[in-house]
Amino acid sequence: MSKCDQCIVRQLNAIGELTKEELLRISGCKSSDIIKKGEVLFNEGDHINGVFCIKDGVCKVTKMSSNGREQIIKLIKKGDLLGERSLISEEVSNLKATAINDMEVCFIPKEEIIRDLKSNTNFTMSILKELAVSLKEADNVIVDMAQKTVKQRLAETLLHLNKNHGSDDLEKPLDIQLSREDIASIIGTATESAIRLLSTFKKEKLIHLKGKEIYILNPKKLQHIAEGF
Amino acid sequence: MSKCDQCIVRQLNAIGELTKEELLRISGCKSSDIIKKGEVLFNEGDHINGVFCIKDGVCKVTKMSSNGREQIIKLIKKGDLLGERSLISEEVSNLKATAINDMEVCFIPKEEIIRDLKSNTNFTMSILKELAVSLKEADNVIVDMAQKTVKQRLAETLLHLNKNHGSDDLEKPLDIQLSREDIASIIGTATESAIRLLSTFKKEKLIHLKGKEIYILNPKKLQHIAEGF
DNA sequence: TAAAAAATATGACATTTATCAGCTTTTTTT
DNA sequence: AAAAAAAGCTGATAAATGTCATATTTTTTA
Repeated sequence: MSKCDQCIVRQLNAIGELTKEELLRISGCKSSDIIKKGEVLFNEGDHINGVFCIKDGVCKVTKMSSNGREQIIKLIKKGDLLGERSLISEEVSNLKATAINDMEVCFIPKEEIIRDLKSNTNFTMSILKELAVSLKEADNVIVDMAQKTVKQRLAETLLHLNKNHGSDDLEKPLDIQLSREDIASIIGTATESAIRLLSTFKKEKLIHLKGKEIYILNPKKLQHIAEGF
Repeated sequence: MSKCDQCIVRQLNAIGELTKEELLRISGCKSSDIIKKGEVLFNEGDHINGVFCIKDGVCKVTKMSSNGREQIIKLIKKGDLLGERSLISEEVSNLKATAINDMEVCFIPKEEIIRDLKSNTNFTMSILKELAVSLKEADNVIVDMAQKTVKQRLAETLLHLNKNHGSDDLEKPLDIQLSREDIASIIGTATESAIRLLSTFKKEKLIHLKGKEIYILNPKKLQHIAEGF
């Protein structure tokens, strides 16, 4: 069993606020898992009973609408925590999480997190701050969904992916492979519409497509489009 | 200056978790204000430097999109706290708050809240829970905005208003008066589209309109529409 | 109270987006 | 490697929604 106090990922989230002793305790009770691409970490309505700490890989967090279509709410990557919200509000999960590629995750049981939340103020404040940031981001998504066109949202999404999953090298593709259906599900449109607009962007040399690989060629122009020009 | 420990509103939010001593201290440093309809509590980009506790009235919390249109993110009413998110993430406000009708609010300075957050675990956990609930609600809004039609969203919004601002008496109108523009800004559509759909709902006897007063006549059917039928 | 301004309402039309159908390419299975 | 399945792509068309123009009603101001 790997030790949390030697894990680099810890520095990327609230776990980094735990003391050496607390980390040692967590190390002893956490489990490590390999999740294969396409596997489901948890479903809507599941009792999660703990928090996932993502060591590697990406998963999509989705919610089914009453129309029967899945909406991707966000992408979770290395260093992120997953499941804190449900744990805190003591409810079953309102979301579903599915691996986009092979993942390495640790799972920390609920009681251990609660224990530290009650005793370690720095940890609690850090979790609080993470939720506050998530809430701000959610507000931004609401405005975009409500006010922007599909084209604007696609441009926005591509920039977002470039920021969070892009390599430093402009010659390299995004470090995440999404299906066209996934992309459509992020921007909230029909798969065909997403494909059509990707083709348009490609023709306009804003991006380059090679199968599922996406190269961001002109982020400046994409930004311009995202803002409504 | 009114005393927090005698305020009923306190029971409706995290302030209720404060001890008698803490409440007494807060009473001494808070300010009470009357905000007239249409007045702005704070703007996007403002340093709020504290938390508003809503004693009475309703305000809309909005964000301007890059397209230049304001989107209503949520409505805040009696008993709600306002401004905690920005306080926690130590940022300027990402949102603007405007009174929908005359309001009575208390303002508690940042330092006092931070002090209690650091010393009173129950208070912190309660704030944490409030943020967690807000985040879940935001996720729901994202899915609705992304996947539902304007008609579905209007039905949803009317039910939401009925739940949060409806009187028990079915014969009475909603206890909140929004302009058509505000309604459009909640569901994320053009004012004309909102007006048109309201007229349709009226013709179908789902609602009754009398100026700005809205009577919800058939919540069951509205629910049906909201779900896509 | 009259005049002006703002909000509400509706029609005509343009634009955006979804849906359906059919085809091609890629991936998976046998 | 061949067959089957899934994913990707494109065109045609329908449906939803936005925009503009204009009339009416309500509210505010003078």
